[in-house]
Amino acid sequence: MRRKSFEDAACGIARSLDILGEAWTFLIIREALFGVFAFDAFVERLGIPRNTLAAKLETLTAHGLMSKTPDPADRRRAIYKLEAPGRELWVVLLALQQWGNKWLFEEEGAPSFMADRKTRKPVRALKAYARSGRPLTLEDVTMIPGPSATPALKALFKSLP
Amino acid sequence: MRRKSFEDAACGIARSLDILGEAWTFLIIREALFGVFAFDAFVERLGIPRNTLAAKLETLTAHGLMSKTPDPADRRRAIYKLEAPGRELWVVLLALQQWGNKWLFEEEGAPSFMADRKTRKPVRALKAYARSGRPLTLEDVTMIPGPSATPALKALFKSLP
DNA sequence: AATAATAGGTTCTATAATTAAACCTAACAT
DNA sequence: ATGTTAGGTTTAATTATAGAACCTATTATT
Repeated sequence: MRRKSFEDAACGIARSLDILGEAWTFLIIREALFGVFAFDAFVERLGIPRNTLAAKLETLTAHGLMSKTPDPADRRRAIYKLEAPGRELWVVLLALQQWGNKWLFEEEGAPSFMADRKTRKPVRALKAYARSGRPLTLEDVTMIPGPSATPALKALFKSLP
Repeated sequence: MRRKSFEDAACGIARSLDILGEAWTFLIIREALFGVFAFDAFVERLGIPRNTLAAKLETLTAHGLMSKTPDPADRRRAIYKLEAPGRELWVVLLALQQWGNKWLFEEEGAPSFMADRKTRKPVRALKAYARSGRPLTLEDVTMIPGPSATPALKALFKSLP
């Protein structure tokens, strides 16, 4: 059966995952962030099945994360490019990479890092800050309702510890 | 067919996604971060099928992101709790939420935010910094090989723009 | 001009995962 | 003793994924 849809979810996380909810999508964006733009390049670098790639690229363009334009120099080619929403996902990928590098490579050490292009030193571990500038840990954080919160959602948040 | 596995991938992002690669897993962790620990509570709050939940909880515990212990006060109950690797995913969820809240709620506004428990103001937008403290944009960042990078991977990074 | 090669897909079949609903069992409550 | 609850498992239908072969429009080669 089709996976349950989260596109109407009252939650930024859930809605994000409705678009990004499986592995390939993140990996496609990872490649695109670092310069891949051609269909076959995605296939070769990721080993993704062509039909799967076609489907993912279509939902990414449909949601505005990427654009698809024909290459003026070679009309066989399509140029897949990240748009602003897609590019801004780099922070999510950075967070994921830092987490994975920390927890998923025991003795071997991580194989790759995002790094400052100038100094070639790894990017600092992401940290969350309050508006005041105070660093926040998980324990300092709670969920609050936003403008479009339903009464049910507000009630839910009140029940949080 | 089973989705291609990324568990041996030479990439922190890919390995992360091998565990976290579909929507339910992130949502389960979201709930757990904010206090949910009982099987039926996950089912009710997420609307996730019971067998799917059982499967996801098993992989999460198998990978050490969560622990499962019987409730001493009621031995029917299992207590699912996040362990350190699972808890640290809150930064990833924060990044995802901030992205989704920004791009996926047009006029309506986002329904929920992570916020400072004290002031109830939203957490600051995550930002990446170089070791020096300089703020980094996507253009400032590149991929570099780590300790376990293969020669092929190093060659790949050299070809980056 | 004719032929081959390339880019970007689509189509086909198999296998596996997701779903919903019903069912099961041990432990607890009445 | 009987019923209820918690945490699952089982079953069946539907859908997505993988892998391979195929298609079409363009570009390159002879």
